[in-house]
Amino acid sequence: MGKPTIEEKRWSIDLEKRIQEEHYADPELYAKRYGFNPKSEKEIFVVDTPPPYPSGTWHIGAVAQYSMIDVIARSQRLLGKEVYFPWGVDRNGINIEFTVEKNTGRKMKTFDRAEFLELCESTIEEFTQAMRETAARVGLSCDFDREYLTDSDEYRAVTQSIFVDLFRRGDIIEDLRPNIYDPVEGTSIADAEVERLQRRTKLIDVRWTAADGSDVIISTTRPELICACGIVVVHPDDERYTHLVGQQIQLPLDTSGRSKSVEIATHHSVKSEFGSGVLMVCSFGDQNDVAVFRELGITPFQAIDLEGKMTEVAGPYAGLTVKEARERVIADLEEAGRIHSIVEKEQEVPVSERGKNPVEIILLKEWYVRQTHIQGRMKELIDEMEFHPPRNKQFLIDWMDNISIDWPISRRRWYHTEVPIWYSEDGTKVVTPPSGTYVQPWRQAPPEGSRVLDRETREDLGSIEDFSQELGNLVGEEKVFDTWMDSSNSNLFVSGYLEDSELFQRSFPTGIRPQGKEIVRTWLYYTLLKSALLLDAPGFKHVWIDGLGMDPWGRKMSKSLGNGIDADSVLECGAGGRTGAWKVRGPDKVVNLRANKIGSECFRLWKACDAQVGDDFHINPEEIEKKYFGVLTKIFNIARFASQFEVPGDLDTTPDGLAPEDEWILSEFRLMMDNVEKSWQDIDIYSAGQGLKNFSTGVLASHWLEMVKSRLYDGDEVAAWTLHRMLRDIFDAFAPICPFFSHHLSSTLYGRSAVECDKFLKITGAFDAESDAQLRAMTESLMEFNSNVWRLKKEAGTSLNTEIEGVQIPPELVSLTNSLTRMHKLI
RNA sequence: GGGCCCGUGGUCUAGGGGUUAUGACGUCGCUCUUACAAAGCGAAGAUCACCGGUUCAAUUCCGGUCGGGCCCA
Repeated sequence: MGKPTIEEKRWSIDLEKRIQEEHYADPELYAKRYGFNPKSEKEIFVVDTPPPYPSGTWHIGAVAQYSMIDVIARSQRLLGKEVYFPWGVDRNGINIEFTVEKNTGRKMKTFDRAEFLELCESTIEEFTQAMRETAARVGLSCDFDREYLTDSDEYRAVTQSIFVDLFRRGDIIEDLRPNIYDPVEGTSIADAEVERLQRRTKLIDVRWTAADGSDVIISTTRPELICACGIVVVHPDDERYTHLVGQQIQLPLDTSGRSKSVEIATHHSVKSEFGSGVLMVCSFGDQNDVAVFRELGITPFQAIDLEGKMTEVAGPYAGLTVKEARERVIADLEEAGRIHSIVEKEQEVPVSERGKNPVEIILLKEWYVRQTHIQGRMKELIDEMEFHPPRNKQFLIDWMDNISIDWPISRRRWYHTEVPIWYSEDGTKVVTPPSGTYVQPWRQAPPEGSRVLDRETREDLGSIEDFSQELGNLVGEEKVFDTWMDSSNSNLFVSGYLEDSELFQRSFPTGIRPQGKEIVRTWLYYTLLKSALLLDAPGFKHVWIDGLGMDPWGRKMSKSLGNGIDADSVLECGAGGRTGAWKVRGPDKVVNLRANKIGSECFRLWKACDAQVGDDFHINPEEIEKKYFGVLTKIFNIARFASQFEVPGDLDTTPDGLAPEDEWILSEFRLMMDNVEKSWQDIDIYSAGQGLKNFSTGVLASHWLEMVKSRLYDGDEVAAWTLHRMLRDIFDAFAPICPFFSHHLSSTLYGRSAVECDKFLKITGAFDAESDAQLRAMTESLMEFNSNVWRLKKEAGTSLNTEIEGVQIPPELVSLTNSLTRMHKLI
């Protein structure tokens, strides 16, 4: 016994930061601990880290989720796997374009394209740097040396190569189809990028006239689309209109270059209760119109152009914007006496997720990934993957069940990966670059080694060199890819696809895909689609789908609600003596939250122990501190107490002469560690955390430690061995959750860092399940006995040090008589 | 408007046709006992969201309602 070798009185945020800085300061040591070695003999486990999109602030819920991904990576290292925990940043996309537009006050298309790309790149680099700092502050053990950026040449080359590959196989096609289009931003978007906003709209009842002279009222919110009307439909069971079916009906407006009337037919999709129950089907008012046109084989009219203006077919309204045309049409109908009524109505308008602009459906030549044909096979492949929690698999299934059209992947934007293709002058042939080469067709000629393909049949006709004469002036594709086209390659990219086939063999399907449930329909789905199309394989072994971080009352955090909590403010709370204060708008009033110290270790411990994976979690800094900082203190104090007793030279070999209470606690310890090991194997962070926390702060501290204190003070080496052996292993097993805390205590006490542990150690000796179970049978009774004695002394008003008489040790605890007698001073 | 998931003390959680409904944290009361008041002991706190149905028996199974979330129209 001597002075505690742990000098600090308590765990503090300043200590945490000091250890953290040391941790990241030595690149060689860092690489040794956390770097990925593809040549390793160990089983490879690749984490398909969600590459965050740098936008200036990193949502605290995402940071919390990220820290749990780190727990997964660290726990797999602890289990002896060669873990690749990559650090990737998603930097393509319309968001950064908007940021640059906002900063410069100019729309993208007023810039020179190359100049605009440079502005985007430098802006996103600033945001990226802030993100790297937060990543380190929350303790991520990513292989930062291998950082990948989705806008780098290497990454984009992979995206382009996969495109060429899928195009050659016929899984990517070019087609003229109705597309969802944002006329303000000038680009088509996918289904997944559309959201709905409530707006007040005019629902207009227009009087049409059928061939037999009868008037028909048709309700519409889009009268300007009358010029694109292909058919008028009623419900087949609607007897009010049976006599109309089959007749022609006159369009109530002037049009140009089309017939002036359309047929009246029946369709089951009509809601008879809506308006008059007669529906005009236009190309294209909504998705239902698209479906009706396709089903009935009607040729669509192109009524709206790429600028969002009415086309020729609109006759007198050609050239007007949609909005102007709508007003003029209403006025003209009014004048012609064709308006029956107008009512203001709340309606949900489809808008683009990024720009919040009302979207139109228009015919466009775009690139598509075919997906409807492969849903059945994907379902089979999905069954080979393990979902955590299993019920969240349903999000994926639901989305897949609703897929009815192919995935449009081309966009008319700039800061994205370019569609790597050139067209021959006559438009019959295309040129694609060689695999692994990043190209920008809008400003480059095809590189050496490019291939010439037939545009229709995709037959490989020869090399670009062979065709130098016959292609005429090549036209480079100007369009780019949807960013999900990039990010859905993340697991392939980090597993060595196209780069290192030996590594890819060993590491695919990717070990785990951890992500939030809100991007199941996009990131997860599109990734699995790629794996199915390219490799006919499941993309992952495990899929871990977590909930979202909500405010303290369970509502979504948002700028408009004013209920956001900044991640850095929580991680820095307590550093340099500064406390944290948050003004958060609650359901009925603004609430002031306060905390003195949180930091990354407490934050991680909270996320690990406070909620099971999969459900939304509430983030309240006050609670994080109150509920979990004490746990760190408690464990710290146990370690400090232990540090005054000499550490036996050999912690691995179980000594002879264990006392009965040592045998007992070790049986509980082995059970806990077995459960923790199993939890780590099952990617069950919550159970691992709970097991370690409850054992360390509960039965170990309150019962066993009190029982052996006198032996420890007497210099009993067996008791010291038991204590140190358990603590050392606890730090190892706890390091995934609190790496810096565990690192500090284990290196101070045992001269080795828990973060380097790559083996889940078992205590050897003459133990078996049966004898352990017998020992554990005492636990309940023992805890009850101790509580009773403590209560008796308290009721008698005596200190715990005072002797007490007349206490009977129950028969099942007789083996512990010695230690219990000394512990409680029984006489 | 439709689909899916969820709903157990203030918070998180175990369980699952018959239990005095598990545990943890928080709360309250009392105690500075040499690792730890960042502790110990004790107490309070749940009609298992609501309403019906099946059953001898429902928190558990079924249907509906309400609330939260995600998705879709």
